[in-house]
Amino acid sequence: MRFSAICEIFEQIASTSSTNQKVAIVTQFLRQTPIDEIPLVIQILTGTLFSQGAPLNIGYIILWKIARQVVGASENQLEQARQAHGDLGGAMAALFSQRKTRQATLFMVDPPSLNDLVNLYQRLTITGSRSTTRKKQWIAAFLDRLTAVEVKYFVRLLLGWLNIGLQTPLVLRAIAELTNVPEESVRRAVLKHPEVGEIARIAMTEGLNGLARIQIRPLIPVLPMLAMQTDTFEEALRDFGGTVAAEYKYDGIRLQLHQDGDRIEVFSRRLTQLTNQFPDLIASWKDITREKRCVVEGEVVGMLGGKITPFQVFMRRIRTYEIEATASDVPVSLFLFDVLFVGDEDVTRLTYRERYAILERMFKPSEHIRLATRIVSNDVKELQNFFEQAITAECEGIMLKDLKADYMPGTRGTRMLKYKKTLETLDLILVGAEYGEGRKSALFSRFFFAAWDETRTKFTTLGKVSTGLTDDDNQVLNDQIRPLIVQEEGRRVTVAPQLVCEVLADEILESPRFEAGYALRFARIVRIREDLSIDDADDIGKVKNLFTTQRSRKNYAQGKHEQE
DNA sequence: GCTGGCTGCCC
DNA sequence: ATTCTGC
DNA sequence: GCAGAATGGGCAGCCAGC
Repeated sequence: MRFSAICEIFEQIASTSSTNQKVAIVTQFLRQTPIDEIPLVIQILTGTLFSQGAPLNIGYIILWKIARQVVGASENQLEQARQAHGDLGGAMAALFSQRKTRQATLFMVDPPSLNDLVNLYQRLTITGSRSTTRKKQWIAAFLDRLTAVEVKYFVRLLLGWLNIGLQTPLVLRAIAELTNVPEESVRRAVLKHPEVGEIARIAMTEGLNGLARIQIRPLIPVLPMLAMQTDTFEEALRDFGGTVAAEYKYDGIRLQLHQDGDRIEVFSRRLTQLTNQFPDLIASWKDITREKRCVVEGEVVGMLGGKITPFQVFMRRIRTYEIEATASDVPVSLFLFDVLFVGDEDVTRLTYRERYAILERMFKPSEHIRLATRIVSNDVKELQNFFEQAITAECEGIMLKDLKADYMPGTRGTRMLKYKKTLETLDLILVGAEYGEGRKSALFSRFFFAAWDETRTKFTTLGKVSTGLTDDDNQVLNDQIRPLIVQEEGRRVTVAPQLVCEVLADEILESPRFEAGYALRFARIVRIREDLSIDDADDIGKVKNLFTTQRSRKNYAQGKHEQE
């Protein structure tokens, strides 16, 4: 199949905002796709062709350099095109089609096929000295064979970002429609075996029976169930029927541990195999398990002197070299909270109450692997206390779980909720901005903020914030920024310090990058403070103070922050 | 051989 | 990770 | 309520370039 055939479909999908219509287009296209090409076509439709398997190590910046060279554009020209056309792929396509010489030769070149893409991908996974240089050349050469539309989607595929309003969930819907199988069955199959193309092939050749055959199996990673946020305990109690299980929400990484006899593997939330990183956990599980085959799930954190370490300290454990040395520097504990498979049985359709009862019996807790701290409660006050206890124990907050819920992998559903700590808000000075991507490409959508230094005579930067504003407020802020621009460099502008925004964060981090020496974790803009002048903005003293006391209970606001 | 830029992956 | 928006 | 888009800090590891 020609790449251009898929590009046409991409264009059609991008041109409608109706999800039903997008699904219909995909369904129709899959219907006329030869069965043996289905897995590959699906990988391309979901935009994951280059982002599954070996990493390319080619990102936005390298692609930008290739783009400049291939289309022969200056930094400014390319940035102008990017702002006008949304993204790098769109910009390149636009600049490409302006070049008449190329168009004249187009018909003489053999049109690239899907297999050409696969072959290129294989070559692009090389590593080693001069590899980036060679990859750049191959990409440039391939771009030269493409039409403008193909350029757009090829570049987007390289970046793993199609931006056409279509991702895996809608493709699954299309597979269900095409094969006349309930969407739920397709979805459950994918979660247990996350290769959409393979699932599609099975659905098409074997239908529902084929899909039903796909079960959770130890050593094959499963997409974990995700939680939504809540501001109130009442919501959880109401939604979950008056009683909830509450567990500490540890600040580490989500881990699923698979055991099949002597073989043990662990995987991250996005299914990266992390077995080599945690020899200590593997050894511990061998000692304490009472099962032959199982899949259990929990959160690993760093532990020093009986205390949970900050996330940054723990992250040193995720490495390839010097694992033994780091393992003794930063010991870890795994706090288990769920079980998906045990003995010979997929237990995801059991209730959480039932699964937990199984989990409790599966192993003998050790120092390194034990159950997450947990209560079952029907009382807001009790949950509040439990939350505060969690914060004191260096956790991010608590999880609230429906005891009656089954385990629905991969979905961010209503089966569990998270209730997290946030800090007091900061009033910060806007000192810079950056143009965005996609639908925000012609707008400032990332904002640099600073606080006063201790003397309140200079400001010091604390990082970039981009989320939180509604489109309307974003427009307002853009209008206020324009007349204040003092300098422009590529996509970035420096802004005369005059505007103040209220910014919320979950945590203050010590930062090697920012002038202030601190940065904000999960920062978001709460509102524009038109009522404040920069003299009213906070200083670094407050940030420092929040940093040193952030684990104590005085400095966090609960749920929605209160308006003044 | 070292440093800084870049990527990918955790949150 | 968080947040907003449109279906 | 779901799905999609647009965006954050920081760590390790690798490669380019000096």
